[in-house]
Amino acid sequence: IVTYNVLINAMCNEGDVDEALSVLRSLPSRGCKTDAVTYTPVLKSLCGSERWKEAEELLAEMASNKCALDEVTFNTIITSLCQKGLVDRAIKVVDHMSEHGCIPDIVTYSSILDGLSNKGRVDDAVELLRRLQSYGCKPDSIAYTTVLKGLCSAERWEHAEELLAEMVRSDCPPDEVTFNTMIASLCQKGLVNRAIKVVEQMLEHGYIPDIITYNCVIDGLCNEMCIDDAMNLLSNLPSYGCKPD
RNA sequence: CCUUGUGGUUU
Repeated sequence: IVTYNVLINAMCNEGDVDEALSVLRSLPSRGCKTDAVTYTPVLKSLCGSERWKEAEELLAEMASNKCALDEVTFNTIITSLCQKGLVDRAIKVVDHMSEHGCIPDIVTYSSILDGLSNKGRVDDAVELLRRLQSYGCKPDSIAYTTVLKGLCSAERWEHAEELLAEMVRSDCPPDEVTFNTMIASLCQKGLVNRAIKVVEQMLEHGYIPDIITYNCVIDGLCNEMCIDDAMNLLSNLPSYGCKPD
């Protein structure tokens, strides 16, 4: 079954869900008993292409095969729903986890935070972040960064800076993704000078700006009609140890 | 820690 699970996952990652489904269908005749790992990648692919009905049928099939849903399966579905903007539906799924003996974890909540942030419901995201402790989850850098992105999208820079400062104070310090998130948002909103200050902060924290960092700044410079600066930065990338992509 | 599935950054 592990062999077939690897195969099914690979097919899903290549975009061949239907091929994966046909392998899944063939498993009983090969004497293999499917498990949650078999179904999860297929569910992820189906949800990713918004084939919700088939996903639900597959979930029903799992139930009838007495194949228990686990945390990863739930998190996969919840993440897909959030990525498709269906965060309220995702929250309902979270509420059903305990019936299956599953406890929402930091991955579950990070997905919800992302869904809320992307819907512009950043105040709800902040509130959920604050409640994580009482749900038995310790916020980590990913959870913070997700909410930070929501604040940046809403151009609530002061609040975003506060959250960043809070991360530094607490025991989940910002990482390269956190800094890149802030830099990307500032550059997108035409605040390249402010973004460059964050690049300096990034260096102070021991993180080396990477190609994503520079792509954001170059893009921001171009949008501000500073093509010469952008060209300069681009030609200096190799000297910063970065290969343009 | 040791065969497979889940969360945050640019285009």
